[in-house]
Amino acid sequence: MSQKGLIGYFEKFLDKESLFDNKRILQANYMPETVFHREDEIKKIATILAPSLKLEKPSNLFIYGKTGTGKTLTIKHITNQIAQVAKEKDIKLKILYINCKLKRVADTEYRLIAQFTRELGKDIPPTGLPTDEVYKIFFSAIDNEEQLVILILDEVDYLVKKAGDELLYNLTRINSELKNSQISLIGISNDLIFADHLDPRIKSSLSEEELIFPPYNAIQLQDILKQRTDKAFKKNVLEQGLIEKCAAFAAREHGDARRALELLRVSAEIAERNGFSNIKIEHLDRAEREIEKNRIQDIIVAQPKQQQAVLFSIISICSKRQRGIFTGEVYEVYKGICIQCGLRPLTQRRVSDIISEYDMFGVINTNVISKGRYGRTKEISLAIDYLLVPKLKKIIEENLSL
DNA sequence: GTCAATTCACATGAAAGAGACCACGGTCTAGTG
DNA sequence: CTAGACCGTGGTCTCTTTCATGTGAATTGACGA
Repeated sequence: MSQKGLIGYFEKFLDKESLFDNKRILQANYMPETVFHREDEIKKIATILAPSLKLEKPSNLFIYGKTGTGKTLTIKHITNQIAQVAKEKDIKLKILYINCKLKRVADTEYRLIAQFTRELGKDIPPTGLPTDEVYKIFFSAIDNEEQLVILILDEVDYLVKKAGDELLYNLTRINSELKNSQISLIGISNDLIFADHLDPRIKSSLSEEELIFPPYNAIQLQDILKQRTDKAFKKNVLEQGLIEKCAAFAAREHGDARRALELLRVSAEIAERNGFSNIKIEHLDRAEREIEKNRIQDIIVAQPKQQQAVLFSIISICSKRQRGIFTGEVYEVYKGICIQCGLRPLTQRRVSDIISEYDMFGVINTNVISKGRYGRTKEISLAIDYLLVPKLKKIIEENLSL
């Protein structure tokens, strides 16, 4: 495209009628006014949290549910309203929300406490201070006046996996040392069996109340999609049956509303890019593939070289043979690759962890199997579309300059 | 043939080290009036 | 005299290694029928 052509393209782009009315509505962080199909949960949480308005400490609450079941949305919805009431009536109630999964923000004990303290208006350096010093500052920030603080820890499972459960223990105990104020904890977790690994003392005090968010079914997803699409898109741009299919797609994968919305947004973008005036079901199919491709590519490109080398060995073996790939084999091939591209090979212990990380990302599937006399190992298989493999291989080859 | 013991090839956990990054306080240095 | 540069100390964080322990079924071998 020549320079002039580029300008023409942009001008044409501006003139072109967009399918979207308000794209933001389809984004994950958009807060709709009403939360669909969570009436029971809302009621229950509201009952639990209501005493906070009288400055009585509400029970600690633990919420479970898979991704895209509306946990965060619901909690934010409720706490926004409580905060509003508290503000109107001048009640000393503070609600602090943190997503523990945010890298370099709240994924360690220090950072989490530092982040909370910052939200209370104190300045904390990103590093350099002893952790107990940060605790002290946090402490005094809370205890300097009579108030109630509700701490919401979204995706705590992630935090505990990384930083251990000591932090939760400290938080649950903090109340006994506060003189003027009190804190209440709300934990949100994607992992249903996460609490089983917790220290029983922590578990009992953290989950005084428990709530499980079930996945949405296809009908409920349709409602949610309709609610959003009405505002997000111009009229009549959705082909008949599109929402139903989209909901069915997402319902098949544990009722993930976030995914359904993303699917819809990407199909719209594809339709728009190709100059269609409405979104067809074929766009939905393409969107599904595109999302998957981008997700995997993003993961891989973001990995350091060592990790890429490990994945490369897995892919290489997989493309030769479909079944029965084991850690030992991967390690041998990986060592060869390291020599080829001048990396220092890591230990097998570490490689084993890297393989598990890829499993978590969903790039590969692993299964610990025992081959009896012939030991115990992970059986590894690729979890990505085979059509994608050659492209990924090429990307990694370039990155590693093989 | 039966059954317990053995064995393999890792998985999984815990601890600790290396190196990067950062804050803080003290000291030095150069610029200013 | 003071602002800024510089340095040492002590802290966190991430990635990694080292050491230790766990695991589950195929295989082995003793045993009895």
